[in-house]
Amino acid sequence: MFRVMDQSEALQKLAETMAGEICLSENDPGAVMKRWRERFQISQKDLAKHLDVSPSVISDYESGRRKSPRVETIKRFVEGLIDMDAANGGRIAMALEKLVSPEIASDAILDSREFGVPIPSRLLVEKLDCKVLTHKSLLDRDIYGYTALDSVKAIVNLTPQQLLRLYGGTTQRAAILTNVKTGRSPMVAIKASQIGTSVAVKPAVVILQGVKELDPLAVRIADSIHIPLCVSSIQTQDRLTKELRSFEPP
Amino acid sequence: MFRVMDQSEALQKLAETMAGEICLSENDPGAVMKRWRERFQISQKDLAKHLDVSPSVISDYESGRRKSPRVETIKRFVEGLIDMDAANGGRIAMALEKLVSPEIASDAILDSREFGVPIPSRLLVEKLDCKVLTHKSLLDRDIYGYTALDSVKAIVNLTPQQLLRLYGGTTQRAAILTNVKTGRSPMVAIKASQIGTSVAVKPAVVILQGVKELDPLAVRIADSIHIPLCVSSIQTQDRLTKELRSFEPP
DNA sequence: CTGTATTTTCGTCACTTGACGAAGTTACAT
DNA sequence: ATGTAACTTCGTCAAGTGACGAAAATACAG
Repeated sequence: MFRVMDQSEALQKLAETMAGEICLSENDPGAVMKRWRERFQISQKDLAKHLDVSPSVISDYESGRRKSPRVETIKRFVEGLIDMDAANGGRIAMALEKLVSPEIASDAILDSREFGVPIPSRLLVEKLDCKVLTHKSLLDRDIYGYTALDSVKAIVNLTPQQLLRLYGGTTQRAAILTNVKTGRSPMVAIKASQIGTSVAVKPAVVILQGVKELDPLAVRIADSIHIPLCVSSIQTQDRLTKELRSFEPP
Repeated sequence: MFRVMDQSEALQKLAETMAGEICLSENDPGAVMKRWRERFQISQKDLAKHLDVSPSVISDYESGRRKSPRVETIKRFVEGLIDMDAANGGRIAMALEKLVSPEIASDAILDSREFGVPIPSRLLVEKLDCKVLTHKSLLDRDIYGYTALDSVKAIVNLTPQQLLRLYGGTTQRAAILTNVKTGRSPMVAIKASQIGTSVAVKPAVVILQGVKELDPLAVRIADSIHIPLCVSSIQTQDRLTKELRSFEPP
């Protein structure tokens, strides 16, 4: 059922995707370089220090001053980001791996999408007709995509480790969970994924569907880890999936 | 169960992987460039003509005269290969996509591996204790990896189109099929995948396991399309998978 | 063997990159 | 308002790349 990729293989895949996207960008490798650095939450200054160059070098690349950087430069840039992330526990890389190389194919995954451009999470929350329970002001934050899970199937079909990765490692994305009765288990899992890390890697927003009676613990967890928790009024999973599929970034 | 990637998405993924591997190669982008070109079965002369440069330019890149080509150069190279393949029906790209982005995750796939270096297929054939029925002399040809399928599960779980792709599109690789009774269906499918193509895309060798009574038609097909057909004497799928996993390229 | 096709090697030169550092700009905290 | 941190812009120069074409080497068919 599942093909499990080991960690170094997944990291290599991530690195290749990053380098590949930079190379193949239409006109502006620099903009793609900047985007990846931002996704790793690393500053130009820190990256420059790590690569042993002056910060203006990074700025020149990302601004597009160099129209066509050399392969060696791209290699150092990509590996620098990954090495620095690894020195911080590697959580962002782990989260990003799933965008580039889905290692889990399961009918628990209803839908998964990458927008290509940052979108305020509020737009998705509104599309799914949600009531916002915590941290409403954080809905101005941008997301880059979403993963939608059938939480019942997820519990049956996925190992605890896989669940942890799916729930926790969706940085800068929305986690959408259907067929949720109280919201307790997902929120516990998401909180558990924060333990022992120096870098915040968590969903930008959690959207629950199917909630009959929301567990106050779920709300308290969302509040404590600063995640907007939203409950969709859409009654069926099929209907919610259809709304998701019809969501168009502006 | 299955996540199906559309064709342009898969091509983009292939292009990224190619560019990514070139960028991230340890010391020699040129050697990786050469490898990809060879896998597309395109000559330096034809690629040079397509890119509107002189053939010595391609040779200089691939030989490593340029230690660190520019991003723009890699982009043109990769896109040139893919465009040229597309003009020939796109069959090699379709086959290569599966190496870089497995779109089918199924328990029908027992194992799938990329060696990273070319290996004479004879070594794998010997590892699996095979009797060679056709085109023994072709076993000196190199393969780059293998895909091993449980043919019973494949028939149950995969669509005819997916079967066609798995059986037919394994260029420069070994196709290993377990729990095969007569060998007839796989060989018919492989032959069917050759129809209407101007570029030969087929397994470098077919290895069958579990054969009780080999259908002479299977042998005739293998003979006519110039594929070495081998029957492994290993009795169980588990045992064969274990041998595969322990196979070490020299 | 000859002829042809493909690939390789290498000198050459205009152009671009990698990198520095100075100066300027922007953002944020106090 | 001031001070600090992060980022941007840009002049500069040595080194490397992109590409040509001539000559040589290699591979293959008849």
